[in-house]
Parts: sequence; structure tokens; C-alpha cells
Amino acid sequence: MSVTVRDIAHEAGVSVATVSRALRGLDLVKPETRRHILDVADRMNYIGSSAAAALSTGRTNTIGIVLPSVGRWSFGRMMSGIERELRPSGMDMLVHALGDPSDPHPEPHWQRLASRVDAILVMSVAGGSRDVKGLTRLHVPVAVIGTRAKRATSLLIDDRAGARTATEHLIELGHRRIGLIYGRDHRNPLVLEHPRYLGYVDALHEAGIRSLRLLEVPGNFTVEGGVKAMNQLMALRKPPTAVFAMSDEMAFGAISAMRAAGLRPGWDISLVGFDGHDMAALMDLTTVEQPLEELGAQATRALLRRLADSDTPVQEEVMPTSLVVRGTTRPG
Amino acid sequence: MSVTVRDIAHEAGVSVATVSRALRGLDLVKPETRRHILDVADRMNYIGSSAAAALSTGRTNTIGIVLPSVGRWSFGRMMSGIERELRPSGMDMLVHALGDPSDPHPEPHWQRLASRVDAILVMSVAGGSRDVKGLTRLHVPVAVIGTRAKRATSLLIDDRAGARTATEHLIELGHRRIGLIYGRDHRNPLVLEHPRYLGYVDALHEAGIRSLRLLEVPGNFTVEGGVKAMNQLMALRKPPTAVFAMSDEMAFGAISAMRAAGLRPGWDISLVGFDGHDMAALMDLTTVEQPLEELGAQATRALLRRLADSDTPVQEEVMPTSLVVRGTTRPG
DNA sequence: CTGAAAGCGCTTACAG
DNA sequence: CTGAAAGCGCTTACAG
Repeated sequence: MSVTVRDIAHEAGVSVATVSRALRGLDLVKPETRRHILDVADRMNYIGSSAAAALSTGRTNTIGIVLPSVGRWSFGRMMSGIERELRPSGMDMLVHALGDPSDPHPEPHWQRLASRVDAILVMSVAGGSRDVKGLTRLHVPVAVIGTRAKRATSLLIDDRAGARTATEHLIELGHRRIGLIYGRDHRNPLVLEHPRYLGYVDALHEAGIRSLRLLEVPGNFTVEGGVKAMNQLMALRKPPTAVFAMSDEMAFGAISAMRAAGLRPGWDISLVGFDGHDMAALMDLTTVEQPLEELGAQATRALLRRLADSDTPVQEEVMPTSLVVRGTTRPG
Repeated sequence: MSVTVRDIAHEAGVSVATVSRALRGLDLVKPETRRHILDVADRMNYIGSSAAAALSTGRTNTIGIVLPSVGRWSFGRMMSGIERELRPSGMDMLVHALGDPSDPHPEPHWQRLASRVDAILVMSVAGGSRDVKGLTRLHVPVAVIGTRAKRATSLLIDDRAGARTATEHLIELGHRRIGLIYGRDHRNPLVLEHPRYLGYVDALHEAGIRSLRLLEVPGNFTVEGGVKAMNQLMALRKPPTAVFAMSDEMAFGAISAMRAAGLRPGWDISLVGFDGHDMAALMDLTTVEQPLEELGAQATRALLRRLADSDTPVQEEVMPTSLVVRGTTRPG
């Protein structure tokens, strides 16, 4: 049905070995022979079988991208960085979303990835999680973004310091009752949002403020979740005067909720986000910026390097974050 | 180095054929035999070679996703829908971004996709483009979102009608000088934004308004591009009193630019977007909503159906859009 | 229910 | 510079 090297060899009057060499541009083929073979392949609409190539070479020319889900804004940014680095190498991305942890999948469904990719890039999944532990045992180079993992190149930001800076900023403005909008499970040391929670607590404690469970509400890392979370906080008998949201998208939701309640962000309740969303400036949101695209790009470069030379050691790089102060934070 | 069916067969004292059957759960294996084999495989940490499986079955269990780039918000939404449908089937997504058309890639780089996927889903690439034409000739089922293509299942919205409705809304409010923020190449019939341009023009002409090239500015489908575009429009000697932006992200940029210039969206210049971005409500943006996740999900379902039964005919479905009126549009 | 054997379409030493 | 042949690790009729 479909054209193979064999057909081309036959048609061109050479061996399949020569066809294979010519097609891949190896330079032990006489120029005229190569040209002829290329012509024939072209005329016959030849499309190589990557499965066969992968089977014999052991290389798939694919990099696996593992992430919690495809929806989040920050993932898109990281993928942009990855894609940019991958393009010249001609490799493709196989995207694998882990999905809800409460999935009915008892066995690690990502095992299928193992034989389909040359390397794996994990974004925003905690280094200590079963998933990451399993992935790093897989005999392919692994890079993780946003966390630290054994046997993997780690690209991270200092989440704890970032969250601490954000909270300190609120404290410096005079706030003492500071709410927290987390994702879903901030007290679990195995999830990525945990360090941000610790940073928040660090800042509070250092200022002699007790952290109150009451002021910690989940926002699920979505705009909608942020709306709900903020409504919950505003409904308290004694609402916070300032709020730290673990993501800008949740902060946007919080702004929306405040406005709907007739409150002015900054004036009535201060708000800091986290990410550096490209709409943060527009929303006049104070936030902790992180270099998302760069994290993706660097992680990709590291993997390509390890693919090219397997002796390249696993490394760790911490990239800088910066607090950008805007109108949603004012003296309280 | 790595464990194969052969090793397991040897260890379990059966043939590789039996191992293969047991592993895939085919029910012509004696339950005890299967259990034993599964035990052995597990103990030896067996991970099957998908390349080998693909080579012998001709199925890759992968679906190719082709899109212009990974950054855009709407793509993320469609991918969420795709992922949701794909999860139960156990298939993976191989993402291929076409990148800038001005790429130094003369040959269609997506040809490599052909042998790596069972089906291809193309989002937001014009049906008449060389890329889509090539892809549909590839012997794998193709679905396209946002456009119509021969030999492909097409999931679309009526872009022209949507744009027309948006523009008519502005006209009904009394506006006659209506600007357009397009992407990059709205007058090219081969690009997806073209129908939206036509809808805009339709509405103008029907109202007896001449379309003015001067009022059409590019926004590159980004927030930042929207800022620039709006600045360009406001700098005209005679700025428009209303603007239709072909995407919400560009509209957000436009809002930002207006505010920075001291103008109030809606009061000073009316603005309609397109997409139904999850921050549109928050920005009080009037927009044309389209069912992005559903488009992705439906396209995926159609592909899975064709994969299960190759006789399934290619279909076409047009999904509804709706104008949601908010505060950025007021009588002019 | 199980096995021996052919085959999927490449790549790559090994000879020449 | 080129070819014959083995091999990559599965799956699948065909026998039994």
C-alpha cells in the first residue's frame, strides 16, 4: 500500500542500504546516486516509517511533555519556550496531561510514554510525587520545571522566596490580616504549591502574625475559582485587608469578585498575584513575575544537551523572580 | 538492555505469542497463564516498545494536533476539549506547531507527522492552505476546526455571521465609523481571519457605510498587538467611535490602550471582541462567544469514530456563536 | 488455549 | 561508494 525503501531501491536500481543512506543525507553516497534516489523518492511520494526507524535506531525524535492539565495559562507560556527550542532540532512534542489525581487510573498511565520519547520534560508536578519518581527511573533523560527531582535536570524559581516577598510587601504596607488563595492542596508537602504556602507563612511569622486557617481558601488555579475564593473571604465576619493569590488567574477572579461586591482592589482590599500574566499590567495587578518561557526553553536546551552527550551531568538552575508593584496593593 | 517479550516468554516458560496475547488482554489465554505472565512482566519491569507495536500493527495510538502556534488562549481551550475526549481512549497527542509562515522551512515539515499518528486534528489553519491540502492527502483521517476542507471532517462556527453580528451591533448603537483590529493578513482569502473580515464588511455595506482601509489595523492576535493597534487607531486624525477586534485578547489590549489614553471603553469608544475568553466578563467586554472546548471535543469524537470504522463518512458541523453584550458597547 | 514462524520497514556493521 | 544480511521488538495468521 504505502511506499517503502524497498520500492525505491527497486525503482532506483540500488540497494535499500543505499536508499537509507541517501535519504538521511549521510555522506558516503555518490552525489549523483543520491540525487537520483531523492528524485525517485519524491516522485513516489515516499514517507518514511518513523516506527521502523525508531525500532532500529532506538531514537524517536520526540520529547514527552508531562503536565497536570493543558488549560493553565502558565503551561502555555512554558510550552512556547519549549517549542521555540525544539523547532530547529526537528523534534516533536508528545503531550501527556496527568489529569485529576482522583482519576480512576490506578497504574501509572504515563508508562506508555517511556518507549515513545527520547526525553521527558515535566512541568509543575512535584518532584517528590510518585509520578515524577517513576518518570525519572525510566532510562530517558528527564527535566523538571518548577521543582527539584533526583536524577533530573531541574529548572526552578524560588517559590518560597517569591511568596514570602509578596506577603512581606503586604505586611510592609501595614496589613496584618492577610488572606491566602491557594490552589487545591497547599498543605501537602508533595504538591508544588506547598513552597508558596511556606513562603506566605514565613513572612507572617517573621512579622509576629499568626497564620489562620480560616483565611486560607482554595481557588483551583482558575479565574472562576478565584471568584469563589474571594467571595468566601469577603463573607467572613472579619475579612482580610489583603490577599495573596498563588496565581494571577485566581487573582483576576478575586478582582472580579471584589468589583462585583462594590469593593475597589487596592483601596478596600489589597491583592498580590503570582506569575506575571500578560494581562496583569492591564488589570493593574501587583504580582510576582517568573520567567515562564525561559524556564521551558532552558529545560529543553538541557535535555537536548543530554541527548547529544549522555555524559552531560544533571544540573539545577534557579531563575529569578521579581515583585512588580502595581495598583492592587496599597497601605491598609 | 531493556526487557522484551522474549525475556518474559523465557522467564515464564511460554511463547512470545502467548506473552503478547496476555499482555494485551486478549481473551484466548488461560487465566492462570495470563496472571503468571503479568506477574513476571511486572517483576521484570517490562515496558513494551510502542515502536515495535506500531510497526507490526500499523497503529500508533497517537493523534496529531496541528496548529499555528502554542501560545493562543483559544488553542488551549480547544486542546482541553480534545484531551478530555482522548483520555478514555488512551491515545496521546503529538503537537505540531506550524510556526511562522515565513519560516526557513521550504518543505512541509509536517510530513513527519504522517507516519507517527493515526489521525490528525488541525486547528485554526485555513482549509485552502497548502498545509491543510497536504495533510488531507496523507492517508490518515483528518479533522479541521474553524474551517472547511475537502476530505476532512470539519467543525466550525460561522465566522462571517459572527463578525457581521458584532459589527451590526455597533451599527445599531449608532456607530458609523467602525475600526477593525485584525490578526495579520485579513484580506488573504486563504487565512482563517478572512471570513471575519468579510462579515465586518458585510455589515458595513448593508448599512451603506464604506469600509476604510485606514481603519483596519493588525493586532497579531496578542494582547500586546491589541495595545499597538488601538494606539494606531486613536492616533488617527479622525479616530473610529467603535472597534471590532477579531479576538478577545486583542480587545483586552485595546481596552488597556484606551485606559492609558484616558478614554473609557464603551463611553468614549465602543469595543466588541471575539472568542468568549474567560476574562471577558471580568473586563466587561462585549464579545462573540464560540464553543471552543466543544469544537475540540467534537472534532476528536469524529476522528475516533472514523478510526473505529473507516466507513464513517466525513462530516461537517457548524456550531453556534452568540453575541454577549456587556459594558464596552454603548450608543455612540 | 498455545506455539513456530513470518513479517512490519527501517538501520547498520561487515564485506567488498 | 555500495550491497547482502542481520536485527530492532512486537503482532498475527496458521497449525495444532
